[in-house]
Amino acid sequence: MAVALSFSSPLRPTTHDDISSALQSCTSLKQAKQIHVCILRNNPQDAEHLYAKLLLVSTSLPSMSATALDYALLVFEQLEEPNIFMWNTMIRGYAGSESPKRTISFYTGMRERGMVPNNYTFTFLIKACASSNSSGPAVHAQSIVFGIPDSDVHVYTSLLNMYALGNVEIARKVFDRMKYKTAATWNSMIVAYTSRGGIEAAKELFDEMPDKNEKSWNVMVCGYTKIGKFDVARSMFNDMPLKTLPTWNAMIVGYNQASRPAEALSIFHQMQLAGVKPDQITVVSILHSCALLGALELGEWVRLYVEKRKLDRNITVCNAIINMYAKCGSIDKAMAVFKGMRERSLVSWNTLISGMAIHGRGEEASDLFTEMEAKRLMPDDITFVGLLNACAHAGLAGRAWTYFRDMQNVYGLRPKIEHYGCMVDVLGRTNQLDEAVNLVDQMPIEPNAVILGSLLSACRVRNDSQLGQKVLEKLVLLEPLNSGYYVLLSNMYASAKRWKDVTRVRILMKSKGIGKTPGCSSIEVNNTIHEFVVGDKTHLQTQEIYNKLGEISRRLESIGYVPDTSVVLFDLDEEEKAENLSIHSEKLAVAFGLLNNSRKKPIRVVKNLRVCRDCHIAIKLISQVYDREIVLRDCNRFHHFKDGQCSCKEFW
DNA sequence: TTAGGGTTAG
Repeated sequence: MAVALSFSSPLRPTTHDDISSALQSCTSLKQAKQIHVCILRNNPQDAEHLYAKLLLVSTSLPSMSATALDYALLVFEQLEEPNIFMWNTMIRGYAGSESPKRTISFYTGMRERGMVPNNYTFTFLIKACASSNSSGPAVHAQSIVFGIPDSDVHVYTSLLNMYALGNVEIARKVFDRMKYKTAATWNSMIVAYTSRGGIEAAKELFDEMPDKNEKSWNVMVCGYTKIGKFDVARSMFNDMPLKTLPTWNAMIVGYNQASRPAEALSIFHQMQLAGVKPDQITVVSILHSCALLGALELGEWVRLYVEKRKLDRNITVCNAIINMYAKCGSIDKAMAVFKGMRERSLVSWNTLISGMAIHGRGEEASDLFTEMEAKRLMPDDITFVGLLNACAHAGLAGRAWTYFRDMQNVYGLRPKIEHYGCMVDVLGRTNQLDEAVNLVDQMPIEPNAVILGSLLSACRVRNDSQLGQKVLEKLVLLEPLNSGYYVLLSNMYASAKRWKDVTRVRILMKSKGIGKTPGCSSIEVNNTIHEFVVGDKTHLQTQEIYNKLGEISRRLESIGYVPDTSVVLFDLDEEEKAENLSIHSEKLAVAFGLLNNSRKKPIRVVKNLRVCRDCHIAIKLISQVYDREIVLRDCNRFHHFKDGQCSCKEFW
């Protein structure tokens, strides 16, 4: 790390010039404080200039914390007659802080002391109005009172940005009236259009723009990825005169947001070939891709890269690593990274708690929360989603009720629909259908598809197809194109051997043009993701995989395994059903893992849907017969299979 | 010695 006082200037600078250059290379609050002491002790000439610089430095430290800003305020308050530069520096600091609302009161204080604001003051003030969503028009009026002309491109571009957050039309009026425009002005207007869906208007402006720079291109690429038009985004990306780091990041982030992590990774690969060095944003995004894919090996590689490049001091990056490990099945490593962090944010805690939840480790999630309480950290609504989820996945209904009450009574948080969803979930999983129904009836919010979906699952646990049918009718109205609900009902009928009803649901689905989402499982071997759909025969090792499946069947049956054919949707004869089950995607992936994974490593499989009941039984037995650890992530949670047992204890 | 636009985690 660079040490401010260690270069050509003396260790403890005393003269104006030495102190000034020490400030120039100051990178931490600690150094700033040391320099402050030097100014106080030596009383150098032109101290006013040094104080101005000190304020500037301490309000511009990387990831400026509240303590840095408080410290700047302390310095500021000791100044007898701060000049406009100093006032502006403080205003800039507040505008970029966590609490931009304080900017306005600071400005009021400045006016009360008779200070006259200038164009700089207004750019900062307007930025604060934009991020706190308040006082915008009043500040605009003030700028006119103090004679800021609409030819001031900085102030008016800031105003354009501020108005664009509320109303693009007003922003456009500002844009049209501006006498002088720079590339920033044009780009701001283009962003305003892209972020409010008017991609055509954005494109028109982009084509009209006289001097496009690389940011203009980036803005357009980003606009297209945001609305999922990747073909256009991609062709613009290819045509760009200059690709900068944000360009690559925009594509990677875009693919991730559209849940297309494989393509995000492919762009990342191209980026490396082009010799562009990733930054924090890139690695956070790539870790997110790994989390989506369950790509642990690649995730580990990114982590090593992060450590080598010393990007791991950043809390966001560490949070992304925790999330990656949790979503890739290595919850213990997630915990280790969390423990190793010097500084944590609420997101760090929330990420780990949610991670514990999907691994069914309810006790540890609770312990983390107890630790948070001991540290007097304020949880937010997401903390409670994690905790309630943890209870649901561990079948801890009583504790869920406690959290549900505490979030309201102790922390003053009003439960959102997600929290009700978790509660219905935990009640359903613990076979308390009546309580679940009661809760839904008493909810102050209109139940959405998630709530009804949980209720439907609860009906399934109880095999209450009568209520299930009612719930499904409502669900179909809310989300007529979601195939999952039809499949749930169909499964319910299949369990009851009501094949006619099964057929009816299938015909209904067909008539509405809804296909069942095909089950798909993936497994990572030697940094390559192998994907299997139900009955897949496209893989190069297909023959071997099917031979292995045959062997698995024989070995499982020899210890008494009977396929649970009640989960098969269709009315097939028993033998066909067994055949149907044996080619479920998760079984194919596990067979592939047995063939290709080294014995030391657990077999890690990611499935897009919920694991089927028969596969769950079969994989438990495989873990025992083959003495292998198998980690399966389905769309809901993790299943760790070992010695014939699953970590989920049947709560899924 | 202060300014405006693009990309970041649950």
